[in-house]
Amino acid sequence: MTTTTRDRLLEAGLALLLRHGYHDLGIQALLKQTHTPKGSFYHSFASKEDFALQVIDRYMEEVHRGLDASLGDLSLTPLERARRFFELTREKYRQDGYLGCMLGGLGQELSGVSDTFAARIESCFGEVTRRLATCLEEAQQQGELPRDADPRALANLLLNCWEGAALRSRLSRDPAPLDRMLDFYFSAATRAS
Amino acid sequence: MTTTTRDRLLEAGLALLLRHGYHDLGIQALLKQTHTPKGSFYHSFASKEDFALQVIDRYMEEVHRGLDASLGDLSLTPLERARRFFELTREKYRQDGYLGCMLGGLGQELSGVSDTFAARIESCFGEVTRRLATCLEEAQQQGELPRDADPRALANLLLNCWEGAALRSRLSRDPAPLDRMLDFYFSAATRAS
DNA sequence: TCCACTAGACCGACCGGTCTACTCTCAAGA
DNA sequence: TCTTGAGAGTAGACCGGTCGGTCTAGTGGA
Repeated sequence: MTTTTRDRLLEAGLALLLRHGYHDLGIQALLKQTHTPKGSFYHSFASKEDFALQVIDRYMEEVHRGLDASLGDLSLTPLERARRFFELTREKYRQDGYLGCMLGGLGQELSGVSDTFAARIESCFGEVTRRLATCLEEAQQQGELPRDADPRALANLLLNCWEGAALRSRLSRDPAPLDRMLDFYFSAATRAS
Repeated sequence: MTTTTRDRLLEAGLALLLRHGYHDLGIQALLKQTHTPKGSFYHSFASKEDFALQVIDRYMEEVHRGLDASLGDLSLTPLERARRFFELTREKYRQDGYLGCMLGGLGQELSGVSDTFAARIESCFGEVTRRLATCLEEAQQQGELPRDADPRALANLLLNCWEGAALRSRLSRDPAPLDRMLDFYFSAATRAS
């Protein structure tokens, strides 16, 4: 099949980039693990960088599916929907062994050295905060958030703090920082802007 | 001199590891930049890993100096002291070009792949939160924080959220996330546990 | 005289990437 | 229906360069 090899590589790339990061992931290791010859890799991808960028795209598809599932759940209040998204994400982290967020990992590793990756990852964060912000706006309209709150700022805050908690969770392979952060944020945000 | 070469290498290591991370930093590049022959490097350091760990030690010396200067400033209230530490840190980030925190960077890059680095960096975070926690305890005793607050948990929260903001700041080379996070945290923490 | 330190040639391994040869699949044309 | 040829995809040997690390020789101060 046309897509099978490519898909297999991208799928393996998700797990390998999450654990190893970019520079510690060798093409050869990826190929060996997926029983793929080099020709197939460079038939599908222009370079290692191109590959990693496409893995990020695939990662973002997952993220948006998570956002669809949580923010779209109208049986919850807007604030509950936002929180649900991160609880879903935490569950995904659990399945991965609490290795945190791939965007955070690659962002830290590469943003000092590659404008391409820095811009791409920053724009991914932008996508997420934009969707969270509209959810928080709705929360504000329904009185879950104070009138003088700034939903966009709050959405950025939420995601950034989450990333910090995810790093700490990755360091200790422990979900506790994630939950603590959510508790703190949601009890704080409802009180004041 | 005995220490000069070693110091020069560690000093350069601080800047290079912050920007490039671990795997993208080549020994050769470090040596070329510092006009050091290889023999001198391996005379002072057992390996690249040993070098990086010693750079982390040096980084932590700076951090503790920052903590001394801010938490020890008795002209401020305890909560102001805690905030001051992060404002000092933000100033340091500015001088570096907003590349964020080296511990966060190396933690993300290496903790999936090296238990040594994961443990070391987690313990560095532990040192910082411990000192912050005693400061927050004092704040609590003086009534700056609610009676039912948990200073240790709040200290961890503070540092974790800061790391998230630092990542975002690194991605966009922009200090705004840092300030937003401090404003949010300190206005929230004083209100409730 | 001794030893910390400098100096850099050298090592095997591995890096990302290229190249050529080959194997299929499938559509076009007789 | 059979032949054939184009192109997608497979296969892996091979490339120059760089990696972290070793080794030996030399230097300079105590």
